[in-house]
Amino acid sequence: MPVYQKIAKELEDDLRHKYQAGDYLPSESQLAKYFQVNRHTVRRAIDELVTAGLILRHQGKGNMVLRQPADYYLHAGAHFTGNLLEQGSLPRCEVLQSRTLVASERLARKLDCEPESKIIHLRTYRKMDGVPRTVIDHYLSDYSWWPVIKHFQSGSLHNFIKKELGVELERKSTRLRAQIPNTEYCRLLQINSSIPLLIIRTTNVIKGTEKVAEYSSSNTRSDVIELVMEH
Amino acid sequence: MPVYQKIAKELEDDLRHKYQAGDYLPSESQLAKYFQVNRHTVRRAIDELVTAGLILRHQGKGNMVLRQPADYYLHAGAHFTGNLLEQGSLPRCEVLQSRTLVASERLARKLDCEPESKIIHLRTYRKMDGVPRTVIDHYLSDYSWWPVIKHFQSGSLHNFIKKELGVELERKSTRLRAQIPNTEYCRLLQINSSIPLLIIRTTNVIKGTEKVAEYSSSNTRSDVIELVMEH
DNA sequence: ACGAATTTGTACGTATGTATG
DNA sequence: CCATACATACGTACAAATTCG
Repeated sequence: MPVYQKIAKELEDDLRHKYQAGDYLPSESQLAKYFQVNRHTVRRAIDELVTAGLILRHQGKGNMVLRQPADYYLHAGAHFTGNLLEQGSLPRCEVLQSRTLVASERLARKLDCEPESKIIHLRTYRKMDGVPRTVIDHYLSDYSWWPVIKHFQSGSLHNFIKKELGVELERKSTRLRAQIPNTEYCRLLQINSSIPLLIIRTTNVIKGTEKVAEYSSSNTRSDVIELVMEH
Repeated sequence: MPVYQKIAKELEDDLRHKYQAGDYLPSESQLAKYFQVNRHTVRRAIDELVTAGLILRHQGKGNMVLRQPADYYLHAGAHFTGNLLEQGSLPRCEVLQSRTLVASERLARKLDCEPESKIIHLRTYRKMDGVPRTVIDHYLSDYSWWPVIKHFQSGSLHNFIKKELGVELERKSTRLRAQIPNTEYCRLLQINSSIPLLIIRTTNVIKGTEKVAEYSSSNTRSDVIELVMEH
């Protein structure tokens, strides 16, 4: 067995006993010194763990422990279970970035507004076990909401809008697909492209009207989720 | 953009125009010379394509082209769109096999019956453009239906059951996930393992009761489908 | 059957870029 | 601005698998 695989095994073992989710590994240089190998070899070993979803790389910061491999083996049976109908307004999400932008052709179509018009973009994420598992892009068609929306920090976006703007949103349609993640989502969710994403796209209207207020796209690692609908 | 990503892009472009599935790329050394970079850099670029499911490495032999990314670009526009709620009783499906079997632990749990009891298994498929896109496994808990069910050939299973057995089925729950296909489904759906499956599992009860009559698992190539719910 | 040439796989070393605190 | 840590890239060497004479 190659050296890097041995080190990967040993590290995986350490994850189980020495570290907890959220901890940072010793730096690659330190590990290289400890294992008496080149730093590349340690990196290769850590690559294995990243691919397995156990480690998250942070440039300039360090390699974070995502979860303990004990969880790992539960996988087959122990998926996080989400409700398909709750999806649009995740109760516990945090803002990754918020900004305004000019609507592309495609977004304008989704939001039923003019191309080139200014809209709001929020990117939020949801953690499980302290780690981002879902990244959601929200696009809001009403630019006048920006002074309020820009203060949204965490919690439920829909509740925030209801409370601060007095507007209640209602889901109009849901589209669902699975796809190999692009490089951006690979980075955000720390997976490689062997793990598909489950993508849920919803259109939300202002309650009781046909006016499209929000288009959102939620992207979840498919290895940790199973969506449920009870009829 | 890093050099290795540029090279990956260029190679991906070459896959579309210069190579066919089954071809071998020039050796890494040759590519390194051509791109005027170190062999490591080429390797890193090829790693990207391997991860994307486009290339297969063969030690001592070379790097084989698996498929052309041309398939990819059909995606966006050419999706089959299915309705999530129609799922249980596909109007046009054909029987691949039908048999009886003894319920495993897992199936018994799903069907709410005793392990080791005899149940019915139907495997059906649905074609689009002449190619199987969806394979559905139906498990029926009531073995006494077998003399009737075994004559089901094509059409809608639920309609058949209603007509021939006078029993109406009703969906109780739906679970949805995405997963890399196993070898059996790769064969059935004629894909390789880089295309995820969209899996919908439903539990159906006899209308108006809590009696579970059917558990079904539908497996669709995720590159040709988008599920829709209108609310 | 064997060895040489080719090709990918692993490992070491070094240097520089980029993000974080 | 600086130190630290990860990211990328160059170079070299040898091991392991495959092919072919």
